[in-house]
Amino acid sequence: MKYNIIYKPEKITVKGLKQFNPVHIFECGQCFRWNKEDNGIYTGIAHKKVISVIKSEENTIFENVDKNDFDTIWFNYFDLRRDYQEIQDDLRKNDKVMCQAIDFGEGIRILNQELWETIVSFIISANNNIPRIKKSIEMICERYGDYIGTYNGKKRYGFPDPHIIKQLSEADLKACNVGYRASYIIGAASYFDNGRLTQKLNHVSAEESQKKLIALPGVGPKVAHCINVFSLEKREAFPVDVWIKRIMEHLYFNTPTSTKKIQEFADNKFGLWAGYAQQYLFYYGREMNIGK
DNA sequence: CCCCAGGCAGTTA
DNA sequence: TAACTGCCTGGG
Repeated sequence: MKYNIIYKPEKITVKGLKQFNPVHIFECGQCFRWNKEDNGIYTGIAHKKVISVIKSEENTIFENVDKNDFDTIWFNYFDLRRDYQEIQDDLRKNDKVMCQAIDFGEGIRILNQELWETIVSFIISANNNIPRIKKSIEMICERYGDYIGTYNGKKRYGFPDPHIIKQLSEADLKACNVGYRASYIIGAASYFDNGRLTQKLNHVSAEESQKKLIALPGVGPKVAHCINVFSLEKREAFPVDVWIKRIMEHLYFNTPTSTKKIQEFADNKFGLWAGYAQQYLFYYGREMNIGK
């Protein structure tokens, strides 16, 4: 894991970062506020800030960001302290399926996203599809989030805090096309804003935070696992959705298998890196059109 | 028209 | 605790 960070006023360049593929990172379903824009550049919003990423062979360039934000926010957000080579080497051992998956998913990274936004996003994701999820989240931000400013000709908004969302009516949220999930989101906002669930989830075990997350309305096992992996840095969590279920059945079991068995198998086999394994398998399965 | 989409909650047996 | 079923909504 060798790379250099070069700071300039207008942009920050990371030289020699091998494991960073914007398509694999932003199109794998872990995040919903990143888009390839008209200019062909991936642009996203987090922490009420807008940032762009341009990747070439040698350089990973971040635009619209200063040194302080990069060091305090984005370095961690992009999981840059993590040695992906080491993770891949571990996962490849005695596992030909995983070797193939990693070859396909070279450059995947798991982002460390904000807790509240991740909770709401994955509540919305239940029984839903990605274009609709993104559209709903965008609408919620436009209507109730903080105005950040104009960037690349578009007005940009942050994700609204819990105390804003908890005051909304179900009708307000339903107008953002979240359907029956509206009441879950408002319930989760009250629960979260009352301090019954806070950032301290970072410091408890994955099992513990899983239990606490499931207490939120609209959060079941799968959504809780997603929040664990994508926001709380608990990479041992392995979300089993319908895709992963089909992919695992096809690649490892060769027969229909219960979610519970798949979960146990993955926990055992992939251990602390289960979350990364899930991403590689998911991307590989989608690319190979497994389970369609 | 019907079916389904990166599940959850509520109800049964 | 396992197995069902309904659910907002929009696209195929």
